[in-house]
This record gives sequence, C-alpha cells and structure tokens, in this order.
Amino acid sequence: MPRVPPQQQLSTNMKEIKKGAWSPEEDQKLKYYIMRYGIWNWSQMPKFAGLSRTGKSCRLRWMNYLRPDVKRGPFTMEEVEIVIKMYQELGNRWSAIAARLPGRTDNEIKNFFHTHLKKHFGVKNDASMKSTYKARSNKKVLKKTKENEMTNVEKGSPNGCNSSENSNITWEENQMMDVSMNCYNVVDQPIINTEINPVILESNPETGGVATCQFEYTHPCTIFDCSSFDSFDQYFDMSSTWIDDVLWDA
DNA sequence: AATCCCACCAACCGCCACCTC
DNA sequence: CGAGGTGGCGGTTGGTGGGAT
Repeated sequence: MPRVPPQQQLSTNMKEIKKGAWSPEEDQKLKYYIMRYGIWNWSQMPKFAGLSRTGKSCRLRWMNYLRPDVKRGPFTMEEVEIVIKMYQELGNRWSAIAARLPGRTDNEIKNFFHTHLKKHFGVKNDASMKSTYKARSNKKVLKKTKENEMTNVEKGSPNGCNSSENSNITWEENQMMDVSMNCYNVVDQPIINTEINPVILESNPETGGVATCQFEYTHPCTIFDCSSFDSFDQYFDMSSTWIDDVLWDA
C-alpha cells in the first residue's frame, strides 16, 4: 500500500490546511498548547490545538521561532567563526553545527550560510569572510537599533501584539506574548518551568489516565465531556478571551 | 516618485532514518 | 522481516523590504 503523505492524512481530518506565514493567533495557540500540554505527537497536535496546519509546519514553527531558548539577532563574530570552522569540519550538516551554537537553529544557520558565507567559500579566506560579515553586521545592528527605538514609541497594543492588518508576527511581539502568558495563566497555579522546558509527553493527553503520562495539567478533553470540548480550540477561545479581558482591563 | 533588483529569511517540500507493530 | 507512521534534515522557494537607478 502506498504511503500516505502527512498532508493528505490530515486533510481528511481538517477542512483546510493553511500554508504560509503564521498569524499571531496561530502562534499563541501553538505556544499556549505546548506550554500547557508539552510535545506529545506533532502530527496529532494541530488537531487538538485547533490549528489548520500540518504537524511538520507546527514543529518547524516551534523549533525555529517559538521555542523560548531560540536566540535572535545578528550572529556574533564568535558564532561566525564557529560556523565557518564547523562547516569546514562537517560540511552541510546544519543540525550538527547548530548543536554547537546554543540558541541557534539549523534553519537559521543554513540561511545565514547561504546569504553571508556561501559566496565566499572557495573564493576568499576566512579573514576576508569575517571582515565582510563584520561590516554588514554593524550596519544591521545600527538599523535594528533604530527600528526598536521606533517600535517602542509606535506600538501601543496592551497585549503586546501589533493589531495592525499585517498578519505576520515579530519576535518582539512573541516575547510580549511570553510575558502575557507568564502573568495570566488560565490555570490556578503557575506552570512550573514549562517556559524553559516544556514537558515532553509520552502519551496523548486526549486519551488521559495513562500511567506514563507526564503532563502536569489535565487536557481540556479530560476535564470536560469530550462531546462538549472535542478540541483545544474551544477551550483556547474561552481562555484567550479571558486573558484578553484581563489584559485590556489592566 | 516610480520602478527594478537583490538580499534576507520564514516556511515548504521531499527524502531518509528510526521506531513500532 | 517488512510495512507504515513519525520526526528530523537539507534544499529550495516565495514574500517582503530596502537600496539603487
């Protein structure tokens, strides 16, 4: 029997698989779900998190952008040196290189290499590569600083999200969401350490009651009757509305 | 001021390795 | 042992913004 691609598997369950840039709401849903229930199964997760995305897409978004320990901003000279050194050692094994650069993702390193370093490889030596990067990097930092100054003045949304028509979300907006979620957990107790180390689950919280299950908070479908809460979506809608109310009132 | 070009980067795609049954 | 499911990896694409003309 031919293998069924994950997209097709999901399309039977989901009305429509969304592609392209992630909206702030989608980010918040994914982040909130993982913070609350951990990572248990990427392919099933979008369904329970109320996301019309493939598991792969969710995983990528989490790994490359939403994960709390992801480091943003320009590469430091030390990081550039490591990338160059590791590339010479390992070649295009980006994940292996990323393992040597805490906070940097393989995707980010790959992009960085293709945009900054690739053209230099085999043409120029390391010193010239680094000097070229340094000049560009300084220019970029200056630009970013200027942007941030502008941003601090112009952005005024109480929940930190830019409520403009643009559906793309910035890193700064995501960080604001982190702050929001830390302050206003919908559960009675704070979620201990999950901001740094989300729980990796061994079972589906949907099934509940499994001995090896490590999640700290009960999945909405086990709190309530599954017929009334058959997805995380409904629960999230209730919770986020509550969060929004608190934040706007504050 | 308008248009074009290019750099950047988030996200997608296809493939493969590993695991489970 | 083989089939199927899942996650991870690397290559590539497409949208966007900024600089050049």
